[in-house]
Amino acid sequence: MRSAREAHPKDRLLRTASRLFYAEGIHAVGVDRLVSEAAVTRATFYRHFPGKDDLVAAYLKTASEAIREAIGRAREDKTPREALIAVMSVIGDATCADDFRGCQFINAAAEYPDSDHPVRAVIDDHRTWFLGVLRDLAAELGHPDPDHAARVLVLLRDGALQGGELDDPAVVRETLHRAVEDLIPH
Amino acid sequence: MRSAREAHPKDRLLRTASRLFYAEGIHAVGVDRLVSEAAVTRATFYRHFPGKDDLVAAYLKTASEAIREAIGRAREDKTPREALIAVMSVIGDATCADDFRGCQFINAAAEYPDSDHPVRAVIDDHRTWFLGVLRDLAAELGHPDPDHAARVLVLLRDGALQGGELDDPAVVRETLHRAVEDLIPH
DNA sequence: CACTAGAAAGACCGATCGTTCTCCCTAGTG
DNA sequence: CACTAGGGAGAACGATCGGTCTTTCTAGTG
Repeated sequence: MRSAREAHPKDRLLRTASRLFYAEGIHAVGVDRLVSEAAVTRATFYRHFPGKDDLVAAYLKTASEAIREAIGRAREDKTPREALIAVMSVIGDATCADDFRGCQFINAAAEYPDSDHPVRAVIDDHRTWFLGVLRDLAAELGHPDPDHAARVLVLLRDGALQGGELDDPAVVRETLHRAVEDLIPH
Repeated sequence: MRSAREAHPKDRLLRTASRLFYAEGIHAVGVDRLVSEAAVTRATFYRHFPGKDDLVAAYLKTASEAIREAIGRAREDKTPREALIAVMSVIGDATCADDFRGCQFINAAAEYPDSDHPVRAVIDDHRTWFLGVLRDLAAELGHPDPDHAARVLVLLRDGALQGGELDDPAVVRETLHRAVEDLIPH
């Protein structure tokens, strides 16, 4: 029986891809490197994924699911105001993580300029979902214009995730926190 | 004599590189493609640039200079408040351009994960300059915390440039405009 | 005029890209 | 036991990667 630590080849591929794509970029990581670090053969790779782009899409879908869970947990047992601050704090905290390298979706979009590409669809899904979360929270806490508030929060989110990589993450987190508190009614 | 329209090979290379790198991504455009579209030979390429990365750096420096000029013009003959709104409008308007494909520097950073890379230095320079512009304007306009205000404006800038590519540019421009007006004292 | 710098044209380099292939072996199922 | 699905190992595909080379030609300078 296969031990729990060394997962199935498909899982190892996905984990390795997530790590390498995020840390080094997508085009910069070749299939050779992927199969080598995942300890999987090329044949096995193409048995599970039709092509590299499908692995990229799977990587982003996995990232999206993880974020949805984290955001979901942050909302639990909180008033709308607390929940919104907690949700945006998830963003700010993420920028301060050791292995933070920007937003997976923004980084991926930079490497997939064609907006009709399947990878871009995964990105759009994630962004649409997050905007919806923010709009709902803004509405629940009685913001006079929840749609606008949500869109401003998305601007702050994108900016924070970018600034977390290119500027000082701790300063970015603090800036984001203050901006969020100023945005929502007291 | 060389006509004015067909510029020197170095200029043609830089123009072609700017167009292709921005539209399609940096790693996605090879040297073959560059010299072919610039109507320049490989030998000429390497006579003017030590390597592809140097052309990338030149591309970003050129973009930075163009932006500095545009921002400089937007500030002319205006009160601090008008100037700051005009500067941020340059950002919002850019997202609505036909060939808009996000922020050159953010996109490039996604493809250069190593923060010690020379290309990242060009990016850092540009960001530091823009933060300074915003800080100065916020101070001139009497904002109680110009440094914080400038950092929030940078978040909004980064978010707008990203949203302009991934979301609806017209909505992003409007959202940015309202957010800026709400941020600065009336 | 002779000289030279720079560009054109294109062959060439080893390495790597994403992808497909064959062959063999082993673990799980009936 | 026999059978099979799936993984390991690795060769091979054409294409492209960034970069170097030689050769020829032309425009500008003295």
